[in-house]
Amino acid sequence: MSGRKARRPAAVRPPATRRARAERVEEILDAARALFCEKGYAQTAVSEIAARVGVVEGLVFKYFPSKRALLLEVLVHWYDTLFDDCSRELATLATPTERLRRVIERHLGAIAANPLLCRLMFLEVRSEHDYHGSALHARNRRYTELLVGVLAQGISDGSFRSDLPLPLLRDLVYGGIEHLSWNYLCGRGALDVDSLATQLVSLVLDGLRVPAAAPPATRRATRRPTTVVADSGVPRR
Amino acid sequence: MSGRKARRPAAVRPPATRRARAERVEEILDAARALFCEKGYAQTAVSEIAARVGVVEGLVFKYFPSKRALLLEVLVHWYDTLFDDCSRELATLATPTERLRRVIERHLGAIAANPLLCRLMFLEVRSEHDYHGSALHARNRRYTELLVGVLAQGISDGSFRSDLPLPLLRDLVYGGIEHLSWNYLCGRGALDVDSLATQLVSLVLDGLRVPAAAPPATRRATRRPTTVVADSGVPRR
DNA sequence: AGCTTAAGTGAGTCCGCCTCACTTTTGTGC
DNA sequence: GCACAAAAGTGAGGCGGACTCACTTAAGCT
Repeated sequence: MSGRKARRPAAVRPPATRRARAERVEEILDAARALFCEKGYAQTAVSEIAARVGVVEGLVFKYFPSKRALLLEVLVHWYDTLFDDCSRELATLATPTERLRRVIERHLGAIAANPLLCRLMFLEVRSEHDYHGSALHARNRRYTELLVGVLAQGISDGSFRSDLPLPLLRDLVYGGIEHLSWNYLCGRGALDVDSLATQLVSLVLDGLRVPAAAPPATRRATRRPTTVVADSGVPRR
Repeated sequence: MSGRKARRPAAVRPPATRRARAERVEEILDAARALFCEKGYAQTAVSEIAARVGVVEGLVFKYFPSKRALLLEVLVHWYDTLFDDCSRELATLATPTERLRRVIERHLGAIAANPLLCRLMFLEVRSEHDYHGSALHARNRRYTELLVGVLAQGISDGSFRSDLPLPLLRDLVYGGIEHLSWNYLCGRGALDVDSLATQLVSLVLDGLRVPAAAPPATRRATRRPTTVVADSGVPRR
């Protein structure tokens, strides 16, 4: 008997060293994050996550109700740090223009720094119905509200035009950035954060900025016959 | 034996009526499209698709190598009609501004008309590695090139500024629209195609337009604060 | 009518998420 | 120290869904 026990046949995994719940949860989250990034969500089996931690598959389900809950939790952690970093930086800047530039730059930077997590967020998470109303959804909203806040400040202090709904602007920026970085997220090509940020800001601002120099008296009255609205599109049909 | 065959016990499905390959493929595609839209891709079992067609599960795999190939094929069909419609309409319009407005409006219209297929496209398809280089990818590129062509025309005839890369503009528009319609795609809220198109065009154009009348030196500086659609009844949120 | 070809079948295999009854360890009160 | 409750950990197995394959059967051709 002592012989059997002593040489511990290689095929049989020794039972995991016992950990406190919080520690195990942390370990599992780390392993899950790593594997999801390496192979993608669908391609990662829960049994692999468990194996990397050194426990048995069933234990993972004692701490997380489902594989998907594990994914959401991984991303919640990430969003928390993202939000903290970004809002801390914003606090150091004054003008809406600077702040706009910084939000865009930081967002691109986050993508560049963590493309695999972004991929998970963009691709796997929002697809399912359980996202809306989840804790992760709340974090995402809190994060994107940083941009909305900047825009609102710019509007209220007169630097930005006020006739476009904030959600439209928010969606254009975040959606545009997402599309822009698509190839990068899929492992093709690079992401030039700086020049992209410059170009984006230029495009958005030239649609937003109210040039201070314009004489107020002529603001509306002398509007060009370039028929801004008519031409650009009041729907004919 | 005639007795056994005649009363055909209800539990046993009679063998499917024989069809030509092309017909069956069509039937399967239709059923798959319907079910994917109803329940989502992951939630639809191939056996359900087969059942709706009235054949056995294995047959589906005789015509499509995998469930996913079936999904891609469904979307290829759809993109083909989308492209045809859109390019036909564009041919009737002359100025870049009109055409830009129309492309955006049509794209929003496509989303409004077929939110469930769009959802599939946005959510399920692009996530996996097999998309890049697929037939569907080619259709998608062909479709989005419609916008790029419009922009290029505008740049070459001097209506649009030329210092921003076309892909950036393309991604901003399509990515922005995608984000904008997110709630709608998830079955929440409505999609006001017309006013959204107007707002988008206004935002994009005010970043694009090179005011014809202004002297080159002061080109952008003297641009008017035109609050373009300020009073056009656009929802203010 | 025979023969070839392709449509169609259904019984399986494999794999991954998740469950559960059970064992082992830890720490706490006595 | 020791009994005992609570929590960590186990592993066998259910279940469902994607995919396979050897086989049967109908249709068209000569």
